[in-house]
Amino acid sequence: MELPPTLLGTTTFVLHKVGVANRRALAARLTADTGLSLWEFAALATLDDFGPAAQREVGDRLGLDPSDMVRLMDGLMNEGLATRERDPADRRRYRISLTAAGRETLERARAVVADVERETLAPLTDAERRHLHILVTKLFSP
Amino acid sequence: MELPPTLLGTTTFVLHKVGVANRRALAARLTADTGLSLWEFAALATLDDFGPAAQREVGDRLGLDPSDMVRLMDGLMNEGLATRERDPADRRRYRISLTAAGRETLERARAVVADVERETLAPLTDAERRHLHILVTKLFSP
DNA sequence: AATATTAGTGGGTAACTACCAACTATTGGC
DNA sequence: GCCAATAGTTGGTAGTTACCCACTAATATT
Repeated sequence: MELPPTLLGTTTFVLHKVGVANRRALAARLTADTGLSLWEFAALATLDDFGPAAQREVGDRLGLDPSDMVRLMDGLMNEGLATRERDPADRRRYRISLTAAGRETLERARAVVADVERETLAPLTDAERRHLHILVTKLFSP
Repeated sequence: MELPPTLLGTTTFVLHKVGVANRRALAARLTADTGLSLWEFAALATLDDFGPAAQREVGDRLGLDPSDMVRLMDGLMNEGLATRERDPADRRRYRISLTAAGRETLERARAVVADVERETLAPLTDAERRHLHILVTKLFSP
């Protein structure tokens, strides 16, 4: 029982299917092994890559609505992965920082991500994986 | 305002973003130019590629729930793109066939798809597009 | 003949994503 | 000092996707 050639021949179709399947696999393993959602992982990674930042800055970077950002950060706070202090220079803003636990959880999450990618990209050789990454990066315009 | 390197370095992340963006672009142009949804296009393509079939067969092929298939087919029927006749050999089944209008709409849709892919894959050379298609096809296990 | 299975239907839901409007507290521009 | 803009918050909605259950009509199994 095969899919129609018309769809298999459409790059967008196959690309989307693979993207969704891989993301789903990643999300499942991430929550199972670290308790993080994909967005939580993204937020932790943002804080680690760029250092402490205002809540809105993280949201803007990830393309997340401010209101959704609040709820996401609430989660990180009461799991003790990040702290929320008022920026003394501008008391409207927060200064969100990773805690030690946050950094440690992020490291475990990075390992899980690498692990899952090894699995989902298993049909490709190392050179092909690198090439795929370059190709999709060229297509990616945020 | 850039995305964190951790995410940009994750193939799954970029792949998913590109997949969703491309699919969204395709869906928008398809409905604008032909009135078809992506699933309707997929169903028409299935019928054209494999010939007349039972409703369930099309649904199985596309991985669509039978109940959703009914609603999708209802749409194709009352737009005159397909016909629904009982299979005389097994009167539980339908025999879904493309109408002339259905075939004609499908051809226009194929042109739109090719057109949109030219746009969304514009950052790649022809060789790169072919390679990308091969790579994602290797990753695609339905 | 009785029972199980299959094709198609109708109705409904749960999760997720992505929004939007309205509000408070604070700051910056004039 | 006054007004506009910004950071964060709360509450809510719309669309999509992917289901599930209960039902009928017809066929297959035994």
